Amino acid sequence: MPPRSADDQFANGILDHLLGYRLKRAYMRLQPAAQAALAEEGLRVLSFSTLALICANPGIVQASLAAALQMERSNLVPILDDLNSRGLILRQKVEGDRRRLAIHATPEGEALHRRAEARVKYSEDALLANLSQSQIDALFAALSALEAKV
Amino acid sequence: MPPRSADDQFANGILDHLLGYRLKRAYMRLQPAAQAALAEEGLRVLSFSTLALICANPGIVQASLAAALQMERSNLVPILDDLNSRGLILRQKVEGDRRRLAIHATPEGEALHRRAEARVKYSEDALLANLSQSQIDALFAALSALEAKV
DNA sequence: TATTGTTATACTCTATAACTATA
DNA sequence: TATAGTTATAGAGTATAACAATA
Repeated sequence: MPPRSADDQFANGILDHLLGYRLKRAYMRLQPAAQAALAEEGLRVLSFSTLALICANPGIVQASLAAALQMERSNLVPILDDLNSRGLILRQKVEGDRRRLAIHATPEGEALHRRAEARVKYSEDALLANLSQSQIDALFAALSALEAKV
Repeated sequence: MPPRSADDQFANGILDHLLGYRLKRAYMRLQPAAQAALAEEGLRVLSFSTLALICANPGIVQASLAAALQMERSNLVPILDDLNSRGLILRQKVEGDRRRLAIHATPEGEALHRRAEARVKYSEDALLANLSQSQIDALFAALSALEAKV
């Protein structure tokens, strides 16, 4: 048996039957396209998600935003600093609790969000072309069931 | 309207309809469980995947293994160094092309792989308890379609 | 020239601890 | 004392360039 070369086929073994591995690989298929689409608007995937959540929840406070994004408060700071310095969001002290900062998107932030959203959706749709609508529905339903509280 | 507190509910907006975001979140639900299960065998998720592919493809060469794992050759080196130093794999020069190293799992590596696989599968099954078998089948089928060559 | 394994390096994302100001 | 935002830092994972050995 000759040694394998880099373009040989290989067996995935058990990995094909592990959902975690399959989810990661599927994500790795979609992610570069989203990244490229968002780069055209000067956003990273993470700053896009952040902006999207701010637009969907005007006045959200940083701690809640971090929880919604499932990330640490501390890691959110530089992302908001960037969005803020680009005039896409505003941080304002909450009256009655001056520890907290309520975040709002500016009109420019809202507009950028709409453009970025359209680009990501377009790039995803291209990759979903292989799937039937019922397959897509089943996929989202299964992901919802997975994410549902255990 | 009072400011939101950290345990308030929030709207995901468009993100709920973006597959990339949903895949990542589902993955983030499974990953910590797999990580904890593998830690009991002294493996990381990435070293487990590497060992699994070596077991499924005895004699695979490093460049092919990196391609199978969808990672850079250079990033594979420290992972193999670790598996090798623990006596789980062997690297042997390929006769006829002395640039290449064929990787084999040792009996200890095979045994560890089997134990680790059982642990990961068990941890995944707990999280899949919410889903019916047909939902699971549909999920894997949709992921295969997503991964299929475009 | 091109490829394999390797080293070095940098960048992103993530995780933790500790600080400040407020409560 | 507890919480919100912040800073600093360290750890993974990932990506690129360049090198020595070999083809």
